[in-house]
Amino acid sequence: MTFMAAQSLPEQIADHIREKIIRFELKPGENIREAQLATELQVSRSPVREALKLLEKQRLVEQTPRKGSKVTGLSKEYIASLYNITGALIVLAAKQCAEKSAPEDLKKINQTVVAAADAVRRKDIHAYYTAFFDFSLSCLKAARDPLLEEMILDLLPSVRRMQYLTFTLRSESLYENLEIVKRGNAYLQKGDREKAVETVIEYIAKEKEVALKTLEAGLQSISKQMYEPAADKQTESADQPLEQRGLL
Amino acid sequence: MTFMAAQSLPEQIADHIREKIIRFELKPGENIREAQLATELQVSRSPVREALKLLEKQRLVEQTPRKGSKVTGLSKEYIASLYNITGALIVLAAKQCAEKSAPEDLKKINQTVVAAADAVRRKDIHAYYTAFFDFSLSCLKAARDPLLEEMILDLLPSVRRMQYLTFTLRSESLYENLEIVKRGNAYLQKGDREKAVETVIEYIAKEKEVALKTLEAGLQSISKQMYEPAADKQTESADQPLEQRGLL
DNA sequence: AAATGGTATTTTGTCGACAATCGACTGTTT
DNA sequence: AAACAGTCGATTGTCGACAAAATACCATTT
Repeated sequence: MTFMAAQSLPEQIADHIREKIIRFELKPGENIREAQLATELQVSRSPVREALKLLEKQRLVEQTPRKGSKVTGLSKEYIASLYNITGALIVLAAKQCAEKSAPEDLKKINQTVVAAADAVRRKDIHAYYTAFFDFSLSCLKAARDPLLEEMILDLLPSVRRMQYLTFTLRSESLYENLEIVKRGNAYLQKGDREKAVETVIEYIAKEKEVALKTLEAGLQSISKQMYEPAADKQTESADQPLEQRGLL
Repeated sequence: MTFMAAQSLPEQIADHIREKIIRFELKPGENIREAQLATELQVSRSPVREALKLLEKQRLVEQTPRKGSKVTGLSKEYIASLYNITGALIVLAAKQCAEKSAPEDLKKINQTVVAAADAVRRKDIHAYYTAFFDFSLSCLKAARDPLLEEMILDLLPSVRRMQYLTFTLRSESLYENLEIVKRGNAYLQKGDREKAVETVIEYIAKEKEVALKTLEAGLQSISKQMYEPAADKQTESADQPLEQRGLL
């Protein structure tokens, strides 16, 4: 048995807000008021502030001194960037995983793939996602690179927000998804690093496509203001006036 | 003229601590006490806490709930990881820079290279570093990817800490360094993306080598406790007992 | 002397109050 | 009516005090 340290109050608060952001209950670009959250959650502003800093590290909120926090906006460029970056890091992890994984790692990874296959057979979408998450995590662990692990884990919530958007599109292609995972795992178990990494690259490219397609076509009509709400009056007096706007 | 927003108090404090960490006045692994810093800087603990959160985002300090903050430790594995990750991101930036840079970007970049060459001719090391920094920043801007820019900029202080260590080794190879930059720039101006990116990869690999070599050989004897000081009593009760230790 | 248990001290976490800043509103002037 | 200045309300920033937790210390026991 391995014991978890109890979550601190700021972490719990961060969890709460994070979930709201991922589910678009807090919309991209929306302002976040500390006081409101504090009264809502029956705590003082201090832990809320800490929670927001945590979420900033995960790029789910953006803080501007003296102006407050807002939910990170979604734009085509931002999403492309997010997937490029996450992808580059995951590829790095995949390389190290393929290189350094011990027999017990491979065994663990294989188990998760079996579980995933089983979930698909039972058409249990939730179980599939759990298994897939375990699979990813096992690979990440096998890379034995704590810093890389942290950085990827930090970006994950932002990716999850996109996955929430693309959920309907994605759930149809579960089989396809599983096939890729199985193929990657096969290469990994066989010790064919090149092919394994290639498969990861292929997978990520696909994810990125789905995300961009969803944003462009699908949801634009459904709820336009969902991801470009604030329209922001652009009355910035200071500092790089144009460049930073991309991800608002 | 482009105006800068005045730095907030936490940012100023973060600057102060950051400099101390980079100069090894605060040693890797060393505990940071909020109260001490607060009295030292004549402020209350609140802005100090925010500053520490900022530094955590830059991976210069590690915070554990209820246990406080410590300066991120240096180990061979950690440094290798830092350079791998930063490298991967920079390569991404280089690709985008080579792809998307407009004529005015290229011109700006070229100017910085001229400045760098001039600095080397005058043997002005400081000017060279400024020019090189401008060069890097210009390339980064030319990539037009705010998220990527932020992530790289966040990692930069950690890299700078290493560069502080390797300064003596590095200053001898200024010419060599400049040559690579000139070569990369030439490819970039010519529009040869492949070669430009290759040059970046070569440069990063070299940096990583220097950093690792410095750590292994040179400074181990000079001031051993500089980067593995606390020896930590390993009396952790909870949570992944082994994995996380890599970067302490 | 080693291990255990309990107490004291130090350090981090949370709170409410106050100060400084920002943004919106309103009224004035041209 | 448009532009500007000044004022007011709302929001973030900073502070000092207190609560909770972790660590260090010491005594007691075996």
